[in-house]
Amino acid sequence: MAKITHTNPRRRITLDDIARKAGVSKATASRALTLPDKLSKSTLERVRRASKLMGYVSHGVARALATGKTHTIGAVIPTLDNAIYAVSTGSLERRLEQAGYLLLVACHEFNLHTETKAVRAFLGRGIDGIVLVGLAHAPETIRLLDETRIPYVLTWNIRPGIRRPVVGFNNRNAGRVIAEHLLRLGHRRIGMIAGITKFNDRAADRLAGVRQALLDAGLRLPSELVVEHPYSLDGGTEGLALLLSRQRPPTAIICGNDIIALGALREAHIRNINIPRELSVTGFDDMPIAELGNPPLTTVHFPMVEVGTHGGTTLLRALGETEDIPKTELSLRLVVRKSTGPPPSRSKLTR
Amino acid sequence: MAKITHTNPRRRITLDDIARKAGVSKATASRALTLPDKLSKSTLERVRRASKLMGYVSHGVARALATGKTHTIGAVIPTLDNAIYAVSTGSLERRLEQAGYLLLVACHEFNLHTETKAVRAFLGRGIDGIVLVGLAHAPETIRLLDETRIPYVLTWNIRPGIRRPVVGFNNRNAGRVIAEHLLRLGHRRIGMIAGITKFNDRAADRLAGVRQALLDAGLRLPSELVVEHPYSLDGGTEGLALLLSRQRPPTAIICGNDIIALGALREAHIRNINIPRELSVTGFDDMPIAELGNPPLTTVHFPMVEVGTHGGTTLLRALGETEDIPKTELSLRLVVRKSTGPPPSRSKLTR
DNA sequence: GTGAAAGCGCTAACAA
DNA sequence: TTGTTAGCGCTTTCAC
Repeated sequence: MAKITHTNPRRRITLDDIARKAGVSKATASRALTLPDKLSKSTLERVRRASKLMGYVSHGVARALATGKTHTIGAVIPTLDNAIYAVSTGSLERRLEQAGYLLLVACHEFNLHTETKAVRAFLGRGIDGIVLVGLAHAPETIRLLDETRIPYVLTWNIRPGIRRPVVGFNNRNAGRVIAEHLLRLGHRRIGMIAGITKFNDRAADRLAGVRQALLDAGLRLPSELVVEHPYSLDGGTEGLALLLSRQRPPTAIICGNDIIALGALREAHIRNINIPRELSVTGFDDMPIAELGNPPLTTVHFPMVEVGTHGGTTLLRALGETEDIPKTELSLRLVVRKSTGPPPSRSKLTR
Repeated sequence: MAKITHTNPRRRITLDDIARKAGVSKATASRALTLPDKLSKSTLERVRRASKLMGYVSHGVARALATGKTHTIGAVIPTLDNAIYAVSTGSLERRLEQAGYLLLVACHEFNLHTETKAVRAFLGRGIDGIVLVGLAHAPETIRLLDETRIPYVLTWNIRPGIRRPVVGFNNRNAGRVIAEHLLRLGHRRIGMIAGITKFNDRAADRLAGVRQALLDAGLRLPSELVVEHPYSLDGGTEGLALLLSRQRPPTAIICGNDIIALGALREAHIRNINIPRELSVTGFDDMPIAELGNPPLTTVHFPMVEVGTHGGTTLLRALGETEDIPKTELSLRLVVRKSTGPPPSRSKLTR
């Protein structure tokens, strides 16, 4: 009689299976995978062989339920459409995967309510830690963070006196540094194409820093010389057009980031405005793409903490994963780009 | 005697808790959250109230263990440093979160072995579906996909006859279209700055398409006119330098993507080469940043399936989440950028 | 319509 | 060093 071979219905291989195969208890099989040193060489070897033979993969969900740890970190970022967040999220991912953690990503698209929802979803999913962007969050978000006592880190901005785990740089100071640079070049009428500051404390702080620097110099940042635009080429284009349409246009324009600056440079080119002879333009960030600026923008170094892992190292430390964390990663540099500055000129800007 | 109020050690609120509070069984409480229609209005209301009152959040891990579904999708992409992958991952995330799914992201940095590792990690974590980039994968990866029968989708490339779930466009045809465009303009000596084709079937197919178009026209793509460089400005810069250093340089250069094209344009500008009079340059993709090209590139529409959700819709359908999937999302357009073409000229390129 | 009880696959005391 | 025994918090038959 011919034997009928059924393709067995691909049942999941469990610890019980390999335990049985290896002739040990389930507990021992479990230990073989998590605490190998606690086992005798021979049993360890037997379990390993069985597990390899049967193609066993540990059931992470079950393990998570038993241990309370998912080895998963959640990051809620504004958007992946902005290269700066994409790149920093990538660096975070690299750091985490090194340490055996997986990264959940959610984007709130500059909506604080969406951010709260994402945090809640993460929490429900039992993540071990959470990364947020910026200092300003919905009260509900903060409450969730505090009540659940989940390890977390706020990124991309710091302010003196902040009592929470933060990583990044002081956007306010950075804004100030740029403004002071322009003042030193002799500019007295300075404008700014800021990012949208609503729900974005980084953008707001950069603006605040610029404003403060001018005040400290006995000058003002008049409201007609401040516009807020999205971080896009068109944002820069439209921003420049607006500022140049003022009665008394500025002699220097501080842009909220490099993309805006590139858009502004493009528009200036179209309008036949010579940069930097007739107008100074500064960028922000260190996007490689900024090299396309014409003329190229000059740079100033500005210290930034842990941009290389985007908070990953801080988080891992909080999770007790200290041993394999190289300390050297803890400090890197952000570059603030600026156009070489000319003294301000009367100019044909008002045309 | 004064009562001493202990801050209770923040034990997790479980279903048992709200069941007790609502005076029902755990099973009923569970139903209230997942099958509300199966309950009487009054009990449903009671459970809901209790759960709100105690601030209950369902334990996703436990639910996942019980149901076998995590409501999590894993995406393994090459890198978040390339804007094109960042943006498509963002669109995937948006689509998934709409449907109540979370997105795990891993980057393999163009290493097929790393990709396999990531897939395995995802599988262990019990993800419900998986998104990969490209058609070419390690045999081990394919085996995992097939053996576990996990719903998956391959993105960013399609080829006729492929029997797997794919989403994207035909890179080979796209390459051909570009080459034919240049041939039509009269070019006979065409070069290419391709992306790194190792582990990247999209880059390889674009190159293959160009090669085929030339062959079909009775021409060749000589090996000295093909260079492979990373998708970066410098890649374009160096690529152009190399191609122009050939004995007989090309009259047109096809770039593997927009960033390379921008780098090439920048280098051409520095070398005082007039584009497109002396040299044609074409890009690929539709990066907004490509607007910075000087001269601006013209565009040709090329059909791409589901770029708007990057496979998310396909995956959700496989997962049975059909009801809320708008069919209109299923087809969008990719734009292939090309420089306006001049007839080829003798030129000063050989200088 | 609701409850009791049996798991999902794993880890972690506690014993031996 | 290894095994036994309880769970982790939820869903899901199967009775009632």
